[in-house]
Amino acid sequence: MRIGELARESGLAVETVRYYEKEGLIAAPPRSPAGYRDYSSLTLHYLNFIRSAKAVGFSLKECRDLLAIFVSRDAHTCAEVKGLSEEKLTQLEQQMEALQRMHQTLKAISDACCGGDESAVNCSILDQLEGKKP
Amino acid sequence: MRIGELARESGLAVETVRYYEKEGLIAAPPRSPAGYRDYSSLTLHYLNFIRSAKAVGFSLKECRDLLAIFVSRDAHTCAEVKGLSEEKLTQLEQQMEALQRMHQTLKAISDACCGGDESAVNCSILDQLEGKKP
DNA sequence: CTTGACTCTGAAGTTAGCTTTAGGGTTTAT
DNA sequence: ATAAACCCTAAAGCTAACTTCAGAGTCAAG
Repeated sequence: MRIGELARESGLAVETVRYYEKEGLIAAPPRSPAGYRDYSSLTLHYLNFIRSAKAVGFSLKECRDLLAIFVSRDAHTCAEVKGLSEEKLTQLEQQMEALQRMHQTLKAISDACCGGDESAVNCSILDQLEGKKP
Repeated sequence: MRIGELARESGLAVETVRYYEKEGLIAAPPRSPAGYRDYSSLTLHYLNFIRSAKAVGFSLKECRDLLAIFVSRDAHTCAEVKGLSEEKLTQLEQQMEALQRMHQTLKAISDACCGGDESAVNCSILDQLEGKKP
């Protein structure tokens, strides 16, 4: 199949598919006489794999590593794959915690503000951001 | 004070301070005869403000907007400031939810895997990422 | 046979928030 | 008086993941 169909099937943009090839995530496919890329359905599986991996937080580099495992599964172990998953889970947790901290801080600051239509000359949010103790 | 001292006091890098000036977050200060930037302590307050705002999730552009309010507080209202805070709180919540969804999905996939030292030929994580139903 | 949809390439552009580089003056302490 | 530490500029580089552009060839339908 040609790149347009592959893109439609995988839900990616045509340019993104070419980009993934350039970045080494998928192999360069054979070409038609006119020079068009000619993909097998295997590539569609790979793109779906990438999309899923990205959807749970893996970067493109990590997708490339995962994909390398995927294409030669017999040379790798479940422990290895699960290790990568758990590492990513930990990262996600850390990111959530960072966001949570920001949220808590900002919520406390925001809740303390009257939010009224009066001038912000005495706005406690601005004071807090400046670093003033209340 | 010169830029090095300002940087030390604010906890930012010297280059970052110059960058903030270029980006319009802080005004260009007067110069010494030798061409050195000569800051007042007011700038330090502004930089502290920026640091705090960044720490709770505001982008530099948003910091610039907040700072514009900060420097002419009497022309703005508490409602306006609180509105921006609550908008940011909502964004933070959405980001956390997105991370949570990724985490839940990946955790379910990861937990189902044995994680053993056997070959990944039948690894359920890889199957799930490929899109296979179990 | 022409029109519109599709494909190709390589390079440059995008966003955010800095950091680094290169090359050159100034201040301060000893 | 000299060396370390500091300051200046403009421009380029960095990361991530694409997107856009310019210019040109190919395919399918009517």
